[in-house]
Amino acid sequence: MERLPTVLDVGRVAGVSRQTVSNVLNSPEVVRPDTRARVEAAIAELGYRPHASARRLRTRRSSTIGIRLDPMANGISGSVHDRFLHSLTEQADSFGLRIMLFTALDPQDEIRQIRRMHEGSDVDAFVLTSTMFGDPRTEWLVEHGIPFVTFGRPWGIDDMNDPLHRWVDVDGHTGLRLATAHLLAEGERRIAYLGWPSPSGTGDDRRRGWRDEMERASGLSREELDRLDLRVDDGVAEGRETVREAIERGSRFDAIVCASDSLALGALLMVGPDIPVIGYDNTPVAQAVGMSSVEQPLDEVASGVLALIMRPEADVDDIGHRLIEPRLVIRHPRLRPELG
Amino acid sequence: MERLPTVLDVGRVAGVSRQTVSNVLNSPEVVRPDTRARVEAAIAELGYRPHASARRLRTRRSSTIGIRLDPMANGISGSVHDRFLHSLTEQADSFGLRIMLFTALDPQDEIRQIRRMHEGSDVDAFVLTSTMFGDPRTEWLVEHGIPFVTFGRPWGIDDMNDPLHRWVDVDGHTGLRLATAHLLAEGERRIAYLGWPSPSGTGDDRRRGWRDEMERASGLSREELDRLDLRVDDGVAEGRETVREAIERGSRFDAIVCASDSLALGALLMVGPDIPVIGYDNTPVAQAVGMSSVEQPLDEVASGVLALIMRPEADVDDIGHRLIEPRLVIRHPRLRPELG
DNA sequence: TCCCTTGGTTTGATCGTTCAAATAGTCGCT
DNA sequence: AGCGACTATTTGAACGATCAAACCAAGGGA
Repeated sequence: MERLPTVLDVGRVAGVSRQTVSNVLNSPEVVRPDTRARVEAAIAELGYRPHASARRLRTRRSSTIGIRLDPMANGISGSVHDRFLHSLTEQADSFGLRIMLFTALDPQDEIRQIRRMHEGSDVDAFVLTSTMFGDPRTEWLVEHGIPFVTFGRPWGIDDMNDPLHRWVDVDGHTGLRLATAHLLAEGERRIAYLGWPSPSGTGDDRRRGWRDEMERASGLSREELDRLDLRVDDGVAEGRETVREAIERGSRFDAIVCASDSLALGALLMVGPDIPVIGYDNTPVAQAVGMSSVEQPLDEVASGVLALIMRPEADVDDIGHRLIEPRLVIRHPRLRPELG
Repeated sequence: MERLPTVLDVGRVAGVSRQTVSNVLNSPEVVRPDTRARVEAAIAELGYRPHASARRLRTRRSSTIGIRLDPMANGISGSVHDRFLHSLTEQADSFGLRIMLFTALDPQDEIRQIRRMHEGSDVDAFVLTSTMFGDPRTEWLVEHGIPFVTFGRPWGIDDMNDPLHRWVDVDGHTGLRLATAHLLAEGERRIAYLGWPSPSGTGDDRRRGWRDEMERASGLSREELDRLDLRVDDGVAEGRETVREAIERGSRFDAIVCASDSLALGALLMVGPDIPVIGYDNTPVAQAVGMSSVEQPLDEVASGVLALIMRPEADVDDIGHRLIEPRLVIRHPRLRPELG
């Protein structure tokens, strides 16, 4: 393998110094147009590419962002993370950024990994997912002055507007409000909510979306709504069993909105295609079985994350977060076997 | 942010030169044990981490491998790629490697991206997935002497043993043989195969697994087997319709083995839980609906890929590929709604 | 004419590491 | 004692880029 050309080689061909070549690349406006053209021609001729590591060594920044691969890739909802990652990677390029992966066993381990990568100057910003109450990772990052953006808002009391914590999130409250309103408009009245036990930042937010819309427009009493409020940990089997128990307890409902596609699939397997079920995340599973779902616009989330990462620290005028509106995808399931 | 410690700082504390510190890190065996201990103490005391970019600049290698994120068009089966990526990332660490992502629109674009990353010395080896007949990517990589390993064997005639093309793959033939044999052992006889149209390297390999086992042990005639050999492009709806048409044509079968979980889910939605259906990939969907499936041991694939990447070029003794045995996961689906 | 500005370009130094060659220090052998 | 062989460690140089400061013309104003 022959030696790759350097700024020096390009300069030699264009008849300028190495620094001028560097300027053409990094601040073209300071170079006279005709010189610039000559240099660009030389770059094209030699097929020159700046050496990323050399640049990083000098500038002390890597233009690389780290993101942890979600460990629970095996669950249905893993696909949200994957699709987000895809959007992020796709768009990172246009911001001049690269994505580097890592894995971690738990939040403490994640902090250790982040520290390692940061100190090796491999990565200069991080994207965190799955934020939780009093997240130790964000505290640590703020404390150490390492830039980061989270997908998922901080769930502490005052944290939402903390300028040191930049975040992008999808408005789950609106998502469930939309789903519920759609069903009400279709004439359903007793709409159940199948979600996760409290406290759960994301989950409670989604529940409130359902509850607010129901209180506004369903005409059901608070007691009735309480009975339609089903709670269980995430999972297909869990969703199925919880709905079964509710039915056996004598609950009746016209439709179900859910905190996740896993729960929704469980519900759908239980009640069949005649009772509308709306999931959350619009995963491949929802597509596959033709189930309605609330879709998170992950492209928008990704571009929001990247924009916040690139934003200079000093820019205090702009708010440090983006709350993105989800969108309802309506489908008509045909789950019941149609044989014979 | 204060300046991070360098080899020089460590050397100062330990009372040795920078090179000795470097030696402790890279070839500890050349350093006298007591000196080594002193240096290691100093490293720990200062919390020193080598600066990755500086090292890369000097050594002219990045210890980073690039992998393209699959376009998410493939729906359900996308999770295979994701789980593979996860295993790869997890294990890369222990090989001292890092994973960098990129996306591309098509093989030509992928080559362009690879070229860019390689010339920037960002990445020094690539992992390719979804190999195809006469893959332009592998040809290009071989031609340019860029190290790579594919997940998926090369499908050309003589390519399987080409020492320049290192690969890891899962033995789909065995996978379908296992699935078919299991069903035969359970007493099923008329076992259909639902797969993709020929030519398809992976698909044809899997079909032969089914066919070989059926010819060996089912006692059915070739003509009967031909009628049980269903072919359609991947997809849930496609699988469902193909099975429906077969039934309407008068075909009868006791069980179905499939080339993918998407097809299998379609089949399952058509025939219901009383006819066994076995998918391929053991995706989250299969888990969710309780469908049997052939599982690819992605951890083994990942470690095989990494081992081959690390292997020095000269090592011609060892074969340049690994063929890994899949494993059958049996489940009992409960797809039919049990309401009422 | 002389000095000061301004825009464009070049030169010297540096980022943190490792390679290659040079330098001490030890030992054994004649 | 003197020499070569060997081991452990140090020194000089380089990897390829950018920062900061210096340089050089060309103009403009006094």
